[in-house]
Amino acid sequence: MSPRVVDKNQRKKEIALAALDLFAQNGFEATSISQVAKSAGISKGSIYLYFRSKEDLIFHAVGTWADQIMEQTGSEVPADLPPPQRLRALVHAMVDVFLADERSVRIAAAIFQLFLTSPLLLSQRDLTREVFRGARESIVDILRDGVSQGVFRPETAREAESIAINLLAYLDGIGLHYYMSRSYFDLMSQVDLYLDHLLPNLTDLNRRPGAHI
Amino acid sequence: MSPRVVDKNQRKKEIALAALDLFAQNGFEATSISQVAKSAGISKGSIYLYFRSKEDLIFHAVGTWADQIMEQTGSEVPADLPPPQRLRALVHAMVDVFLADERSVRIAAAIFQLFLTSPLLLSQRDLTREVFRGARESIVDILRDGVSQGVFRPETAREAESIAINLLAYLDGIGLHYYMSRSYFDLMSQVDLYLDHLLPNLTDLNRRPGAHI
DNA sequence: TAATAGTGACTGAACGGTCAGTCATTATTT
DNA sequence: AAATAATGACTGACCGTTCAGTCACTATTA
Repeated sequence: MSPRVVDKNQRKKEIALAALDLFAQNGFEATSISQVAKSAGISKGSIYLYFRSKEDLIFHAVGTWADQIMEQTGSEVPADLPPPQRLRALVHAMVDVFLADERSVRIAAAIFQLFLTSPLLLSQRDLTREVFRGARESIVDILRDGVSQGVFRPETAREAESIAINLLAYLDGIGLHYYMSRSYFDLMSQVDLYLDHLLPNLTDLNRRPGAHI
Repeated sequence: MSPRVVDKNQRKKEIALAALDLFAQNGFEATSISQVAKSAGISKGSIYLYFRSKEDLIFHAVGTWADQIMEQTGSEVPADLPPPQRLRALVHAMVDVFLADERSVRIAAAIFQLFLTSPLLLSQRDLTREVFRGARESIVDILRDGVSQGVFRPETAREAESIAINLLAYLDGIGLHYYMSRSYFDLMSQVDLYLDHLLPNLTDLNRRPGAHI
């Protein structure tokens, strides 16, 4: 006995994607439910048939965005490259998928601010944490693989987590700066510069460990 | 026939500082003029005796913040250290002054978002650009100094700007990640890790230039 | 000294607008 | 007819901003 039937999940996703565009353009706060409704081609009230609140909508939108990012990045890295090249390929893929898309950087910036201004909201859900964890594990895997293949210095295995954290933080930072100052520098060149400074330290098997300056 | 006189500039600064705290806690949009007035111990209407608009208040608050940061950082680096150590000292000072103060990172995040969502607002004023420019020039100076002293590879002079951009972007990224994931990693250790990867490349005078992997 | 006039700092009520969220109603299906 | 989907006018709260009026203080006058 069911009358008109719509695919609730599909509809939810459609609304979330429409919302995501607006969030990317204007941020979470400056985007109104009315705008989302108009952009999704439905009424304001209908939004509340699919989402309990604006907050709920935000989480859902960020979630679908995170899924997309993860999916795209993972499928772009050839698995048969030597570890150093594979690390560079992974980073390039991340830049292509994530940083080269202005929308993603804007969303990331909005998430950052949401994290900083109302941490409780986001800490309970593990959306963004999942994205970072996934990316971090990919990097750590490559580093460990390189050590066991004898390409990377043994110390690299111990430092793998830290190196991954460092790299991901750098990517976020350079992405933000890139979109803040536009044509001021070449994004991929900067990323390569980072890798050019990192990789020799990992591959130089004879370097004395802990040679701090 | 002169009534009570207050130092307008002083009062402006007081209000701006009160606003800054709220901006850091809640972001620009989520902070209302009423809150600022209450926090500054004056009435809502008085705010508009000192600032033309909320936007004007934001710029003034960010400005005073930027001045503080620049001032503090500059006065913490000994000028007589050798370039590698001086670079590390400068970065440490930046972390101490800027990143170790959660408030600063929150303000920076709010500025980032303002930049990304309404670039026109900020592009006309050069407040934050000034901060970055100042920091960038300090780094470039040290790098060039190191080259002329024969401590850094000659190529470093050519790459100085890029290296500075890279470093500053990294610092912002690691700062954001740090406050997003709190006790997950040690901030200064990560910063040192970055420098440990960077400095050997600058000081290794025998390394073949452009040895990409 | 005491009264008063003059002044700018300050106030808080009020305004036009926008917002997230609600709900009585209508449309569409079985 | 019954059940569900969808609507959009509506609400109350809050926003940035304004402004007529008040108040504390000082210089002048008597």
